Amino acid sequence: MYSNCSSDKIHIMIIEDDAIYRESIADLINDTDTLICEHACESCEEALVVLEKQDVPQVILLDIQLPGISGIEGISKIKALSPSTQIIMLTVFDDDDKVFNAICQGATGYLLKSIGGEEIQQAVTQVVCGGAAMSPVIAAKILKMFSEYNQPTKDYGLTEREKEILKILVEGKNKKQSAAELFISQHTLDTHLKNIYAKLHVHSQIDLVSKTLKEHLL
Amino acid sequence: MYSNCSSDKIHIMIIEDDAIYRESIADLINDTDTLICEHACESCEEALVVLEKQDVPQVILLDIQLPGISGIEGISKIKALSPSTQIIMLTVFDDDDKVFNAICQGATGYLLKSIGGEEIQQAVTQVVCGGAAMSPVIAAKILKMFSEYNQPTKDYGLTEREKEILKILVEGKNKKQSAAELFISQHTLDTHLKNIYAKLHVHSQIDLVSKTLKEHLL
DNA sequence: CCCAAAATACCCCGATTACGGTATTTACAG
DNA sequence: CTGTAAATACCGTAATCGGGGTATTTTGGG
Repeated sequence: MYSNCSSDKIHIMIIEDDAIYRESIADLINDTDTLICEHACESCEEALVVLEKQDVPQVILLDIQLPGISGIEGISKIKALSPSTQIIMLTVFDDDDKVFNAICQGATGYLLKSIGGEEIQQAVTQVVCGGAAMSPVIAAKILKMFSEYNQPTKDYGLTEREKEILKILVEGKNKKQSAAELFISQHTLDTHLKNIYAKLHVHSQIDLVSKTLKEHLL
Repeated sequence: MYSNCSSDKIHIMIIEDDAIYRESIADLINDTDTLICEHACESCEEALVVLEKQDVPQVILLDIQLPGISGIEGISKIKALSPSTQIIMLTVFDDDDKVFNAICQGATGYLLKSIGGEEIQQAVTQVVCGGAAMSPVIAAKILKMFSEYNQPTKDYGLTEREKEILKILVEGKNKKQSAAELFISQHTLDTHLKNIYAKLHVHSQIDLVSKTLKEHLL
C-alpha cells in the first residue's frame, strides 16, 4: 500500500511556529539514520507553497496550534495538494475536541510534544508502513470515545419482528412501503408499530427514529 | 488515576487456549524485571474462578478466539468482577468487526500476536499508567473508522434558520412544538420545512430525521 | 394439551403531515 | 435604489399517522 518501508531515507516536513522547537525536532530527525528533514516551515501557508512545487514529503509533522491556518484546517489543505502524504499531529494539547477533529480530518498520528528522537523515528516508520502512531494517552482517549459512543444498548424488550420493522422504518420508509417490504398488511404493521411505540415510550415516527439512532438500538 | 507506575511488579494474567503460546508468553513476561504472571488460564471460565477469589491482576492479556466464553464476551464478565483490571486483547485477527467490538466492550489495548517480550512490557506499562496500547496496524484501523464515520458533511445549502429548525425536529418534536419553541407560526415552520424537504430530497419527517442523523448533518 | 407470547389482520376517527399555492417584510449586495 | 435571498405568514386538501378497539393463527414451554 505504501512504498517506503525500505532503504531510502524517509522525507519529513515539519510545520511548527516555535522556531526553537522546530529546529530541535529537525535536528532530532536529521540525527537519525532513516529520516531526513528538508523543510521546516513555520506556518501552513509556507508549507503549502512548498507542496505546490511538487516537493512533497512522505510524512509531515504538524503542530496543531498555529497562527493563520491552524493545524486542523491545514490537514485537508495538505491532503488536497498531496494525498499520499501522511500527517502526524504534534501538540501539547490533549483535549478531546482537538484530538477528535484532527482525526476526523484524516491525521494518521497524534503525538504529544515531549517525545524524543527515537520515538519520532518509530512513529514515522509505523506511519510509512501503513500503521498509525499515537501517544498512549491519546490512544486511551480515542478508545474511551469509542466505548462511550457505543454505550451498552438498553433493552426495551423488542421482539425480533419488531426490530425488523424498526430497521426498515429507520431507513426512512413510510408505513405502506415498510408493510409491502415485509409482505404483511398495513394493519399488521400498525399493530407492531403500536407495540414498539409503547415499548420505547415514543409517540411519533420522528421520536422513534430519533431515539433509535441516538441510542444505537439496531 | 492508576496506582502502579511504580516499583512493585505488575501482576498479569493470561487467558489463551493454546498451551504452547500461553506458556511462551508467560515465560516472556516472567523474564522481564517489571512484570509477573501468576495465572495463565486456558479459558475465560477458568479465569473467572480465579477472579472470584479476589485474586485480581492489574492487567489481563486476553485471547479473542477462545472456546466457550469468547474473548469479547469475556471482557464484560471480567470487568464485572474486577473493574479496575485493564484488558489487552491479544489476537491474530485484525478484522474490523472484532477490533470494533472488543474496543466497544472496553478493552484498553489491542495487540497482534507476534509481539516480543519487550513490546508486551511496554504495552502493559502504558496501560497501567492510564494509556492504551495498540499495534500500529490496529491503530490505523481505528483512525480510519473514525474519519470514515465522520465523513465530510455534504452541503445541502441549508440556511441557518433551516438548520435551527432541523435541529429541533430531530430532537423528536412535532411541528407545533417546534414552532412554539422558535416563536414562529406553524405556517412559517411549514414553509421552512418545505424548503428543507426540497433541499434534502426527502418527503417525510422520518426520512428527514433518518438522513440527518445518518449523514451527521448537524 | 393448554397457556402465553408473538405475529397476523381489521375498523374507526381525530390529529397531523405533505405539499400545492400566494404574499409581505427584512437584509444585503450590486 | 433595486433586485434577490431569506424569513415570515396564511389557505386548502389529500394523504398519512396515532391510538383506541377487537380477533385469529402460530409457536413454543410446561
